[in-house]
Amino acid sequence: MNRYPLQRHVLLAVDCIIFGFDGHDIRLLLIKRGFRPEKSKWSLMGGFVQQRESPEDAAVRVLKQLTGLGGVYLEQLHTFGNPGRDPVERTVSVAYTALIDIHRYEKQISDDYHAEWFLLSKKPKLIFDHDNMVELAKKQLRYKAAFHPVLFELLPEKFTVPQLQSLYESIYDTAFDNRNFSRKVLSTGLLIKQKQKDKVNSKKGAFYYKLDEKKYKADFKAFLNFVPNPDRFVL
Amino acid sequence: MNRYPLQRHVLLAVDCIIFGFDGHDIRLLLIKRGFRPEKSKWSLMGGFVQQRESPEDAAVRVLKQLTGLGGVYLEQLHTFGNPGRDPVERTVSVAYTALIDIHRYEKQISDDYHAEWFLLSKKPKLIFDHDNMVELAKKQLRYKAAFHPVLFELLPEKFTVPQLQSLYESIYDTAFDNRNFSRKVLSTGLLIKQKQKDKVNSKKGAFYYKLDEKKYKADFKAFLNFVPNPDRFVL
DNA sequence: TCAAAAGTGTTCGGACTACACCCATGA
DNA sequence: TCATGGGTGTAGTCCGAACACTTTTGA
Repeated sequence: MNRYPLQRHVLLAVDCIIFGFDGHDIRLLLIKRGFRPEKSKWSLMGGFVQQRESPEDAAVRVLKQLTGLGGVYLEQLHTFGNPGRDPVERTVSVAYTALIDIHRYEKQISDDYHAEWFLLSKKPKLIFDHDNMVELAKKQLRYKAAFHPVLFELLPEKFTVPQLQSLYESIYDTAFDNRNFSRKVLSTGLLIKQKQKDKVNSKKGAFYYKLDEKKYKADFKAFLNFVPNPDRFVL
Repeated sequence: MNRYPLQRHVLLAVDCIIFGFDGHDIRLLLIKRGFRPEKSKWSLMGGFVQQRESPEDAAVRVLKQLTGLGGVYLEQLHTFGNPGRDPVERTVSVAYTALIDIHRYEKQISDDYHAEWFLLSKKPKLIFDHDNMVELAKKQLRYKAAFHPVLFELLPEKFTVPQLQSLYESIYDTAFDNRNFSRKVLSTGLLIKQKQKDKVNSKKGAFYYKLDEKKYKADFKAFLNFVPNPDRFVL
């Protein structure tokens, strides 16, 4: 069959907003763009969608290129297609949010890209409309995390409840009552207590937990309410 | 500046999932496709994104073409870009959800397209991946409507609380307690009571209400809970 | 022994549900 | 006058927020 006549074609790209958690703050993985225009300015990791590839596949590939990681949490965020967004030629970009365990990230793999983890609050200005992408991803993450257990994707296999709480606190930039928080979290039955304690952050030590993977997957869409009064944060 | 070398280009389209409410059921506006391939099969309304147009603009244009309506609620849903989704040539489609007041819709405008409002439960099979689009839009509408007052977009300027309740009931395919429902809705202060009553649906008659537009816009992102136990429906 | 973080117990208030009951009206 | 749907009142329950208090341990 023939092609559709008279229609203009565009370039199709993906960009990944990659979040990590360093134990204290949320961070964003950025690269120094390696080609023109805007060469060596800070940018999201991205790439063009290849001929036999879905945008999703492309995002997975690009993420692996940069981090060496597979099996990462990845979700389509939004498509950005304003005519002037890339000055070179019309390029439509499908943006994806990725949440990775920063500890699994191996720096050497991405040295080619001069990648760096930035504090969200101290990120540099990015090329094109990438700042908007990050802004939207932040909002959407806040929204989603208020109801669904996505943030576990940012933690290592074993973690303590206070660590989880720091993560939430850094996302919502506020402090929660630790007593209520731990009870809420544990009452979901999502966590399996380990024998060891983390003694780094306190004298008493906090028990490590692992995710109950089965329950986690089953409950992934279920509602939690680790965040009190989400109204305050999501607006 | 030159173009990016060596990159394949694709066609960019938009498709609109258009919902309406007939007073009893949710309906979906479909057209008979007017060109090949799949000519005269049922399809979502869509079109190609033009050269100086954003996908959003294209969706607005396409919607106006079909319904004659402007100022309609429109939201980007998801981008579908699997390589084989359109057999003619690679086409990436950005899907939009539209919610329109079915009463403002003027049939004659869209006669060219042989458009029809289908019951969601009785919709025909659609071309390409349009069935997936509809499925996703339905899920997302259920999700969103459980927390945010989007469904008002489907109602006429004046409506009764029982009408609103029917709308929710048809979205969630269940029955709510009318006594609790009306109290919840009214307690938001979003509705302004009118003098007249709707006497069609009952002998006693139910008061008409109008949206308090100011509050509506302010509260649009706020959380409501018209839907008891949303967990049951959103999964 | 004391400071500091982890974690348990208890109370209080608000929100949500369920349901009895009253209202208005046309047939 | 009665059937029908609209709407208010109210009691019971549950859940989350607040916070006093205990536990553990390194310095």
